[in-house]
Amino acid sequence: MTTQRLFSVQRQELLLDELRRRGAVRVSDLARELAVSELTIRRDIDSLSRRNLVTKVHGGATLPTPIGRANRPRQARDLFTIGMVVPSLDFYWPLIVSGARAAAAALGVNLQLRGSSYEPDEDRRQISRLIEAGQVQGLLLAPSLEGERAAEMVDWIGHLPVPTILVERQPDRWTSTPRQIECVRSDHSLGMEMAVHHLHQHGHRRIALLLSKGSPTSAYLLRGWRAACADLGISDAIVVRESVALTTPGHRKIISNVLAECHRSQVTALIVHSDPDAISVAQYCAEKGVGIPDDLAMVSYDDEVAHLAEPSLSAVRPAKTHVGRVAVELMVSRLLDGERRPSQRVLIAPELFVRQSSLGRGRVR
Amino acid sequence: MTTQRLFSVQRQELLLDELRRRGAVRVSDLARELAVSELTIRRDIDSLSRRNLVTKVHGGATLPTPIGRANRPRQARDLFTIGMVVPSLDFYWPLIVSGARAAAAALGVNLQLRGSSYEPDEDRRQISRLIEAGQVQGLLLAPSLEGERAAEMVDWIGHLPVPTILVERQPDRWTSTPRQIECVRSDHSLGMEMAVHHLHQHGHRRIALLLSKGSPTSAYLLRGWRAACADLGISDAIVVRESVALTTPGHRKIISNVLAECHRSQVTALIVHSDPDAISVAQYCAEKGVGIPDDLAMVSYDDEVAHLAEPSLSAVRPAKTHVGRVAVELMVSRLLDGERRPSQRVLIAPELFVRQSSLGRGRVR
DNA sequence: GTGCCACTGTTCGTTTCTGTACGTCTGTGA
DNA sequence: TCACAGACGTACAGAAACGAACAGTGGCAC
Repeated sequence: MTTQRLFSVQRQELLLDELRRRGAVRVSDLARELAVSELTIRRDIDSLSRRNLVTKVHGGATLPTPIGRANRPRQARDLFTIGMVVPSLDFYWPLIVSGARAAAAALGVNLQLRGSSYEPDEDRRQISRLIEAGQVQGLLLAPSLEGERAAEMVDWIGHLPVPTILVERQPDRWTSTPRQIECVRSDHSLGMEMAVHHLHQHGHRRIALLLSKGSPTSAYLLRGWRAACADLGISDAIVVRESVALTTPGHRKIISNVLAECHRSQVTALIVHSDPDAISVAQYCAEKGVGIPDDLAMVSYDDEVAHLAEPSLSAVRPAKTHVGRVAVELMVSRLLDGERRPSQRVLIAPELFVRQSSLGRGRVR
Repeated sequence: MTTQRLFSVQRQELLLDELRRRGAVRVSDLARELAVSELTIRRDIDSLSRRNLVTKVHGGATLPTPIGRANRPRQARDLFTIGMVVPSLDFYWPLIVSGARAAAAALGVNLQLRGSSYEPDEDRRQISRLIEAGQVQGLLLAPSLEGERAAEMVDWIGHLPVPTILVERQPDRWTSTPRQIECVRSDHSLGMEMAVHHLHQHGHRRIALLLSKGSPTSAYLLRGWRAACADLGISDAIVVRESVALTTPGHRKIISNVLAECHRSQVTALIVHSDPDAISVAQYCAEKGVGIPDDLAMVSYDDEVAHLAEPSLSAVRPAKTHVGRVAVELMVSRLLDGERRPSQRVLIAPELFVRQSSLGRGRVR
């Protein structure tokens, strides 16, 4: 082939060319073709592999491959570390975190937890810190995806250098990221449907909905509400979006208005998003002599403390620990399978716990 | 196949590739294909499994599963038998079945397969037989859920005495069964959105859709189509629901009409559901001198044989082996966890494979 | 010329890869 | 339950590849 003696740079160019064409080169072949000793070729390969341009293998070299790279350092244990960023550590999220912790322990991986806020900028800061530390192989995220900047945030997350899974969050639609973003979340729509159907089965035909303001969950609840109403032919119900927890200033006024409106519309059942709000309403009803469940049946959505109310409140309980667990399991699967695993979205059904507040006695079955 | 002797890294790369495509590999096959001894393949598998890149099973290897590592194979082995009823064993379903088989092997559970038809009655017969035999602890089902009797069927399935998971099927809404029915399915809506966005990115603004008649998938495709069109502001496209595979009588006439309509509406791209139909259209275009992709870009939906067409067709490929695999893994989790585990729904994203038929040259971007 | 340097080649003991042989283990069907 | 075929993995061995040590070659500055 080439009788002319070449410089090492030229040989290496040739080697890379050959490599790109065939996917692999063999020391012995190249030595013969270039009429140099095998050791020379080995030294070339050595130099290229030090620059990560090729992967050294016994007998020659191949294009850089993750397998080859993992091959070299004889890793004793590849223990994964997963980062997790949640917007709050004291409300809604503790159960999800504990589910994730348990799953991580069971699978033998580490979990690094960071609390953020409901601010996108703080989310980014925390996520960036985790990545820059270089310790995490995957991220479980629950960023704020409200408002204008949601798409931008999703896009940013989709281009992070490690696999990510959203927890209790989901991008609206198709995303332009290299792969569709994965997520694990409670099926709040379904949970709402369960509540509505439950009340319907107990004879309620006029049901009102009281959603807390500004919660990312509300949109899903509303969707489930509409689906259930369409399904059952209920359409004249009242929907209010106000927070009425005991800590909200003016909650009594709002509750009073809502109850008046319910009375006017002959509403017999009320679904309230989040336990504190529901308890607040129940307390107000007790004060005003509105009997629960006889005058007004109630179902709370969240079931953190609904069982503590008097009477105890029926509630839909998102399976939070399970969400955390499934998120970790999915991440471990993804890390084991590598990039080519198709992305998936998991919806987890809540459960309905029926207690006193919705067990109307004389109602239609 | 390959006469050239390969390096071990290359063999391993090939093995992983095959694994991702089929869900499982078998030692004897690989040894024959690569012309090396079986022991060599076993050693490769050994090395990969030590790095948790594959799971060793008797006879070959499968994709790794976290469950398989967490619970010792000893425990799960022979413990569970899962029944699986699919509507057909020779179209669409083989890859799902092979994914399920591989996962079952990796987890050490048995899989009993039954072929049914697209008839609800036949479905029931097969399912009943499996249950009456008393051998299965769980069921993976893909019943017909079309038409009037869908709700009845869902209800029946929801009351079976063993846990069930629907595969590539999903009940429309809330179900009145004791627990919400679980399912694992391809996110066909998302797949369609991927196709539309891909064409849109290549400058196409008038896109037509050709759906095969009577497929359960069509509804999802249509939904994804509408979502993408709304998202992108495309609204004037043509949707046709006809089968035009080469085996369909009168397919030439239908294609001719569709193409005429496309021409009249200045459509530049066409999405066709199912490969045979797409190939049929492509062939007709070639006959009539309609250039692909220059006169008409095409994307097929299914990617069983789309790469064989001339020119090769871009296609959206549902991750079928993965669906089968996830279904089995979910069922094993459910059986291990017991009744209290909340039910979940898994949507698996398809992948878009861009080939010649949608790579318009002079287009925007 | 001489010394220095970069590059290359030869030798040889060591390591790695692969194959054959053979006893053991596993899954399957009778 | 048993028997059998196929799969598994250990042991051994040969071939090839590896790389350290040392030696040779040619360009270059002085």
